Amino acid sequence: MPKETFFNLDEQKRKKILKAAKKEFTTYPLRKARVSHIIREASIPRGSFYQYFADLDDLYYYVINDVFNNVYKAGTKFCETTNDIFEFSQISFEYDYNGFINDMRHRFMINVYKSISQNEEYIVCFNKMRRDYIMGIMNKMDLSNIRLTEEDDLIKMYRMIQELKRDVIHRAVVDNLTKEEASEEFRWYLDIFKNGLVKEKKYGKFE
Amino acid sequence: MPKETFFNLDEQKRKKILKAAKKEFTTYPLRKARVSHIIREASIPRGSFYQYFADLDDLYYYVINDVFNNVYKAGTKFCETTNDIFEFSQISFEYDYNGFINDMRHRFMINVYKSISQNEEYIVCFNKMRRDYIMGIMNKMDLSNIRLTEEDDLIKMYRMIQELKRDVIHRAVVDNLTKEEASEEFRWYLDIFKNGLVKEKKYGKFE
DNA sequence: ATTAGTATATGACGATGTGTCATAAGGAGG
DNA sequence: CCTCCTTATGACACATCGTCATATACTAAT
Repeated sequence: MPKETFFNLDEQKRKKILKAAKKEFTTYPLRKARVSHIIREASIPRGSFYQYFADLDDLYYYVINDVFNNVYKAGTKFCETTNDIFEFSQISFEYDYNGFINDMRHRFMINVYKSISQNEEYIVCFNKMRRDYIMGIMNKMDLSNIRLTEEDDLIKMYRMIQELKRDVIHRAVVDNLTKEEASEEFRWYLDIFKNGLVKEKKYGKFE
Repeated sequence: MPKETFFNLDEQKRKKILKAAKKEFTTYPLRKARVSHIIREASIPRGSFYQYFADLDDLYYYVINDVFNNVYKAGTKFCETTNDIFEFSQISFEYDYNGFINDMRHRFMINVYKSISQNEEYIVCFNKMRRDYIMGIMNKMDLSNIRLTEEDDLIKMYRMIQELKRDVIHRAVVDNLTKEEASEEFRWYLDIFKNGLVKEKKYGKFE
């Protein structure tokens, strides 16, 4: 969190700094962003920057937080539109997506996500490797009771499971779960994934 | 990719460098990792480093690749144990979890997850969303056809949907999907989530 | 053995960046 | 005008980066 001093600043100065920060994070991913660029752009002395923020990350999170909060806040209003949780999810997905992709924040958001995976060459290599690996496993599985047949769908299914796995492990670490709790948690997710959320199944007798 | 020169090195030297790199990436996330640390640890001159790798990222992705390869290798092994995709998932979850929690890779994998599979800021922000905010939405939804009733379970369900959303948007950015493709992709996931993966439903008549 | 040619090793260098600290400046209240 | 507290400032010591000119090692052909 920025320090008290930052919030005590008059609005004009604060906005000038935030604007310079957004510009920097739009131009460069966090890894390549520099304090020196921001203070030059905002015309503030170096010492002041550290009077306001612990470091670059501090400012970065603050800016990100701001952006995401706005997206969420706006998302809340869709509750009024529908009471179907799936329709709600889809609508808010579209909204979030638009917020991320189609407006001025585009480049900024790309940096946010790409700071995750930046190297094209490796991504391509990664994806192909992963695909081969996944299909290697799928070919050994009994999929007769699974309602997916397309290779693409199976890949997606596997990625979804991986994503769940990752999420549970991450949370296990953060929340200090025991092995049994984590295991149980994963089983819970797997069950939802397997049997679905709704009581009456559209695919109950699916071919 | 590391340069030819790196692969021409005798194995001992190559391993020494990789070991130093892993140590660095275990100690620091990519953003805070330093070339200077690695060359000191591996006792190689600075110039040599750049003879082998384009930059730090280059080495980082190479190391990651290596680690994932080992994960894949282990995963493949479990194919022999079962042909039930869910059982397989549970087994490999336990395996991953153990690897994650109990050994030296712990810290390294946390860093990997932070930089590759996850957007930390987004999670931080999401976690900040108060519990009653989620329940506020849930209370406005018609959940009569959802087989979850416990508040805890509903929260988990919501998080899972958020997680899917994040994943699709992330991938849309990285893979350059159009809005329609991303939207369709999310709809696909939502359908699986709603109706489950298997054809015959255990919960078809669940109360 | 000698030489030419290629691959690798090395560390000094200029440029840039970081976080801190001593000191100056500003402003509210007595 | 003085005091106390907050904010501003930029020089400083030190870290890090990527490059480059030069040295060294190795190979193969004469």
